Formats: sequence, structure tokens, C-alpha cells
Amino acid sequence: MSSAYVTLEQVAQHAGVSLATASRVINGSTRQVSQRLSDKVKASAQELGYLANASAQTLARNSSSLVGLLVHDIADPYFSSIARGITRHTEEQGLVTVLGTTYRSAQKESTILAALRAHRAKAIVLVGSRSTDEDSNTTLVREIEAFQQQGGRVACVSQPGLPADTVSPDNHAGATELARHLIAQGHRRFAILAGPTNLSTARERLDGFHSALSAAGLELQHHNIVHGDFTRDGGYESTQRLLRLGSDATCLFAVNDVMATGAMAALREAGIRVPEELSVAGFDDIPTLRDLTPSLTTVRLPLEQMGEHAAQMALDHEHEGEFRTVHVQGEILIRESTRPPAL
Amino acid sequence: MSSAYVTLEQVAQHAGVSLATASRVINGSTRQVSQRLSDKVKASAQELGYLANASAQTLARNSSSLVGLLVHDIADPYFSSIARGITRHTEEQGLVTVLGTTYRSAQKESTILAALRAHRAKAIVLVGSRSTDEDSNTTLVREIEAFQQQGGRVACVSQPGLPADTVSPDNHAGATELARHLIAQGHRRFAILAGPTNLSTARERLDGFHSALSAAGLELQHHNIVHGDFTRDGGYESTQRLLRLGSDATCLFAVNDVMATGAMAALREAGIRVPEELSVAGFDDIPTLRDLTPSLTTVRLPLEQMGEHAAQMALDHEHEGEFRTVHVQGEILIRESTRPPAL
DNA sequence: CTAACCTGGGAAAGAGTTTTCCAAGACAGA
DNA sequence: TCTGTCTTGGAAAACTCTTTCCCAGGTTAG
Repeated sequence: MSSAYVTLEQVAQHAGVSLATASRVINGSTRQVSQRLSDKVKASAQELGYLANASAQTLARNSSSLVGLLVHDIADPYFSSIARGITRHTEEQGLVTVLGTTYRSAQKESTILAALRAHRAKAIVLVGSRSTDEDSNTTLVREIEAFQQQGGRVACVSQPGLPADTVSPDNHAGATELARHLIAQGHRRFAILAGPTNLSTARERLDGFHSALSAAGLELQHHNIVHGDFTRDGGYESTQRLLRLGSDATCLFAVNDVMATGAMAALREAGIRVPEELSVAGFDDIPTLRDLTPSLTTVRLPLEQMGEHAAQMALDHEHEGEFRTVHVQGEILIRESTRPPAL
Repeated sequence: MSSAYVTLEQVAQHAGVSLATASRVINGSTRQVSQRLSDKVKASAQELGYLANASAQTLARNSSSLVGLLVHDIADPYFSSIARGITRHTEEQGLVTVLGTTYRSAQKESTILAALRAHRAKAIVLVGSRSTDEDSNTTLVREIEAFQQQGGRVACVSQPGLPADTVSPDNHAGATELARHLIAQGHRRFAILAGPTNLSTARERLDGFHSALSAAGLELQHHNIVHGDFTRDGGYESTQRLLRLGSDATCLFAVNDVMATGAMAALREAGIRVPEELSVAGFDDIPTLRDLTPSLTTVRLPLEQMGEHAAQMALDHEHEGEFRTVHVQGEILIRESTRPPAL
């Protein structure tokens, strides 16, 4: 056989029309084609099982149906929830989602961005707060702009400050509200399980918490701050460190639920009861972690919708050329893990 | 400008060689090119920032660097763990992963498979037990074979019986071992939170449990079996149903951890203490669910490695033409949620 | 010394689509 | 009847890369 594939030319021949006519029918060009021929072409395509060669289309159109999705770790429920929202939208649009995982490596990120550029992806959604490291950030901006110059759209989730559409949770407000709740419950000595200092999400949540304390005339003591890496095990280890330092806090704010989970495990092992002896709060309201005992006081973010919204922005054609920023407010959820401190 | 992109021809011109020579240098053809020219071409490419047009390559080679990954739901930690293993391997190989989510819809699955075929994907990894529905299964087999005939490789995870490489957990053995453990603890009346009857994974786990009971001369009473849909909420609701039916069981086996989580929530709400009043066991050992209280007795599956292994099989070139099946044994983990029944 | 053989490099033929440009035919208005 | 306007269909260029075929020049063997 000459080719294992059915080509548009074969469809055209089978329908007795020219290649161009067949193409016009298949992808509904502006030019009119008579009903009779149009039907004939469609029937032909159906009959022969025609499936357009995507690479040929991409080559001719200089744009593919691929949408890139960059996350740090797809097994982290924070990212997989957002990813779900993104894929929901892209698949609805008949597009194909490319999943790239970076593990917070600027180099892996570059590799994937280059691949998406090479494939003439239609859009890219970047998820997850980014290192504020100067160099890698300017590199990222250059790559984003290169992609945009070849006609691609970019949207970011939780990654402010880039030349792209952005969906960001109001981390500051969420953490502030959470702090106010703890203060209202009577807590005066706080410990915080902060995130990597160079990630905006981590910084904003820390700042928000801080500013509520300051506003209430309270202080966060230096030895009551530890930094984790946003993972469960990081939270576990950092909490152990905190305990070794002999914290006198009555409550612990972990800047994300995943670390809070590790914190609770460490506390349980250390024989410290939550919330009787220590209140714990998290951030995100990760769906998979809603069944912890005690249930976690946290700030709910609509992760899935955030992803969906970002994908929408990256793919709608209304607002070419402008960058929109959407702020999402979290909703504070008071659950079992926080209560007024024992006297 | 004529084109916003650097083409190989431009690289060749800039290096003072022919297009063919440049191509031979770039993708290391069998034909030798002198060191001098080779270096010149590489320097040229570097200098001009050459990035090969992936669609042109795909068109010419009739094979792309895309690897498809089909899961039911990327937000389900079972799938996201496996997905992590798969992407680890594909990204190591410099390939691009396409994520397709099917939500157990045969139609969505077909759509994605067609897209992957259109893109001349190099391989596809299908994850998740599949409906045994006759029709959709033959359709799937046809689609798989069509893809293989165009030169693509297919691997499956937890989806036996397809014409492809397969990595499958030994669900039967795992459930049997779990049942033996419960029997050894003294349990005699069992309840089971089974999965969708048409999914092989669910059936095998149910069968394995059953056969251990039979071997011990025990019976599983009809009213002690309920079916869930493998989701947390499904487990929750099915457990409520079980309670309404007035189960007399001393232990409950949920055929996956996610449903076990819902079960524990329903039990807690109903005021039934685990494990004091009722033992609970799950299956999978989902990483995110390891911090439940009480910790869940379960069968650990190396989800990430399973994904990685499947990707390897789909991408190695050693074993073209043959279909290999790898069975993975689970490891039983006795934790807090099971204990001998009260007298 | 000549025939056979290598080696490196260039020209050109695809790969399958989209899209522009042009021709031919139909038809209405003058 | 002629001109101008539509409508429809076809030919061909363009997109960028891979790969085959062939040639020129040099090397080796007989």
C-alpha cells in the first residue's frame, strides 16, 4: 500500500471533488460549498474513516491543538485538583492537554516550554508559585514572551507578576482571616510552619498572618517560625524541629494543608494532642485531606475552578493582547483542629 | 519578515552547508559528516537559537514525541500517583506527555485515542480498570489495534486482557491475604464495600476476599455486600446504606482506600468507633491517605513504580511485537484500623 | 593503469494540510 | 447581447523537515 492512512486527497477523490473543496468542507471554511457536494464529502470521510493528520494541520496552520499544563508535581493533590479543572476545560474545547512536571526545577521547566514551543502549542497554563530567584525568573519571562510572539497564550495560576493572564488566590487575606480567628479564640502565642521563602504563595501567607498579629499588637517570635518545603514530609520534619526548639505556642499555622498533615503526624508521635494541647490550621482545603482527624481548620480555595478559569482565559479570543488578573478569595473553614487554648 | 522562526535551512545557510547536511548533523544520521562541518552546523544552530519544528518532524517521520496517558480522573490520588511514575519516565526520555481524562466514559476515551492517533503519538499508557461492557471493550480493542498498526505502542496499568503490555497488581492475592489477616484476628462476620461490578479491579478484589473466606469455611452474607463507585463519596454513601441495612459485621473491607476513607467518615458520623467496634481495611495504600486516624490497614501497591514500569514497556524497543504482562504483588500493611473483634 | 569502491555533500521528492489565486460558469441588469 | 457580479471548483504554493538518490573526488586492489 502507498500509505496506511486515509488522506484528505483520497476522501476528495472518493467524493469526486477536488482536494481544496474537501478541505473547505471538513473545516468549515468561510467559502460556501454546495449542500450536495458538502454532503458527499462528509459521507466520503465517514465511509473511509478519515482522520486528519494533526501534524500536517499544525504545519500548515502554524498552530496546534495542544495546550500545555505545567505543574510542580502531579501527585501533589494541590496540583492535581487544579489540573483537573484545566483539563475539564481543554477537553471540552476538543483540545489536547500536555502535562509537564517540573519538580520546581527551572531547567525542567525550560525544557518543557521549549517542547511546547516546538509543537506550536495553542496555550500554556503555568501552575504553582514560582521561585523568585532573579535569574530563572527573567529566563522564564523571556520564554513566555517568545511563546507569545509565536502566537501562543499563557495563563498562570498562583503565579503573579508574569506577563500573562493570572488567577491568584488572595493568600494574604486568607491568612489574615485565619489569624484573626485564632486570635479571637484567645491564642496569643503562635507558631508558623512557613513555606519556602522564595515562593510568593508561601510569602504572602506568612505576611498575611503576620500582619493580622501586628494589627492585634501581637508578635511572632523568631524561634516559632520554621520553614518547610510544601510537602507532607517537609511539614513533618519541620514540626519536629519546632518541637525540639521547645516552642511555647498554643497554635500552629501551616501555610498549606499538605504540610499541616505532616505536622499533625509529628505532633501525634510526640504525644501532643490536637486541638486540646495545640491548635493546628492549614490552607487550601485539599479535598483528599478533608477526612483527617481532627478535621483541619483551613482556608478553602476553589482549586478546580481556579484551574478551569485559567484555562478559559488562556483560550478565549475576546481579550487578546491584554493580561487579566483574577483574584480569588478563600473561605475560612473552622473545623475541629482549632479551639481556644487551655488556660 | 518572511518567517518568525529559524528553520533548518537558515541554519544550513549560516553554516555554509546544504540543508541535508545540516539535518544529518542535527539528528545524528548514520551517514558521517566531517567534524569540521558538524561543529559549524552545531554552532550555527546554537547561535541562531534553532528549535526544530515538531510538526514538520512528525510529518516527515510519521511519528511524534508524544506519549498519551489516559486516566479516569487526575484528581484521584490513585491515578495521580501512577501518572507521576509515567511522567517521570517519559520526561526522562525527552518525550512529551499528553494527559487525557476519561471519567470512565467510553466516548471520551475514544475521542482522546483518536486525537493521539491523529498526532501520531509514539505510545499510549492506559490506566485504570476498565468496564467489561462488551461493546465498548471491542471498540477499545479496535482502537488500540488501529493505533498499533500505525506503529504506536500501548501499555496498560491495572487493565488486563488487552492486546498490549500490561502491569497489573495481583488484586486477588492481596485481598486474600487481607482476608486471612482478618480471619486470623478472629473476625467471622464480614462486610464488604465492593466496587463497580463491571471493573476488573473491583471484581478481583472481591473474589480474592471471597475465596479466602470460603477456604476458611466462612460465608459472606448477601446483605453485607454493598457496591460503591471507587470514590470517597461513594464509599460514604454505601457505608450509610450498609448501616441502614443493619449489618452485624465486625469488620469492613473497602476494596480501595478512597472508599475506605468515606466509610470511616460515615462510621464516625454514625458514632461507630474504628477499630473498637468495627475494623476497617482498604486497598492501595494511597500516599495522601496515610495520615488518617486510625491509620488504615491496607494492601500497599507501588503505584508510582507501576506507572513507571508501564511507560518503560511502552517505550523500550527490545520487545516489539510481543505483549508482556507483569504482575505486581501488594504488601499487606497492618495498621490501626483493624484489630480482633470485641467479644 | 584501470576498475571497483568509498566517502561526503547537494538536489529533490515526499509527508498531508491549508489557503490564496484564478478560471469557469451562472445570472442579473442595462 | 454585453458587461459586471457572484458563486463554485481547481491548481498550486507554502509550511518545515527527513531521506533517498546521485555525483564528484579520492582510495584501494588487481
